[in-house]
Amino acid sequence: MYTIKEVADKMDVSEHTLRFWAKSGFFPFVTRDKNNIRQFSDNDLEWVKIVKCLRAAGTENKSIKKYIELCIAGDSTVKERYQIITETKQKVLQQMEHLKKQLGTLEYKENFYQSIIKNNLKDSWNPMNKN
Amino acid sequence: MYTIKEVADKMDVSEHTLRFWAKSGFFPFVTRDKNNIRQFSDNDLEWVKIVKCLRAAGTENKSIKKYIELCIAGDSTVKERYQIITETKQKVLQQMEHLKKQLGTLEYKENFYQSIIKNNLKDSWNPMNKN
DNA sequence: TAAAGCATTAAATTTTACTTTAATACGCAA
DNA sequence: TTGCGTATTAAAGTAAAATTTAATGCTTTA
Repeated sequence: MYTIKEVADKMDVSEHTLRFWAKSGFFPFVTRDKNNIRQFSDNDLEWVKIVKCLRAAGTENKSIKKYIELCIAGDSTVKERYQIITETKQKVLQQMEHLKKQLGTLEYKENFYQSIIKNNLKDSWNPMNKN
Repeated sequence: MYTIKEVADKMDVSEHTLRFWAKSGFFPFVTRDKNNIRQFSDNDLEWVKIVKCLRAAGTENKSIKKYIELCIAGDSTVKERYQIITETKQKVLQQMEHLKKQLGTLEYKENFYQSIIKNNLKDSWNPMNKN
């Protein structure tokens, strides 16, 4: 079992955020000791991981909450959960595509500046240098 | 020359956001007609593009402003600008790496749910099904 | 037994990047 | 000449996701 501090270190999420997430209903299975201190199990760490993953994919907290609720609801919701996961996957793939495009723009700029530096040219693209 | 509305359509950014960006100092070279209406040139569209690109890379508006100011400052800042672009590129590559990892987690989940559905199993990962 | 360290909570505040609102103005068609 | 469409501005408002604050309490250590 792990304290919230240990989880924060292990999973690279701040204690504050973990408490915020807990209050948001993301970790319904975390137990408490006799002093009301949270005790995260290894399984709970997996919940932290999936929350982190959904967050990283841009999923809103309220949608994460909804996913968690489906998990709690039990086996009858597996198909819906499967759908959420595949949709999230598609979203991530689109984000990667988008980043790839930006990478192209950045590489164009990089080459542009590189040739200016190398050949000691003027920045012809900058209107300040027009004329 | 393009009106702000045309730029909004062409570049897929709202008029409001373009005005906000303009007020933020992102388009210092956009001229006005005799009625004070903004006239975006093709070159200005490239500025919109680079702003969009930096935004997409997660660059904060104040850092975008700084980059624009370096552009205005002229050729003496080309090396610094080059550095900003390569650093941004690295950031984008890291983001792509991060997304790739999340994709792995999502695919694991996807397969997990798939096998539950296919084989009519219980969700053994869910503490609600422990025992 | 007192102080230090770590935990708890609710509630207020912050941050960032817009987005909306409200007041104003130009130009053209009816 | 009225009114519609499109433009302008400053300033107020919004939203999401934390983050900070403040008050409280257990446990261990000096």
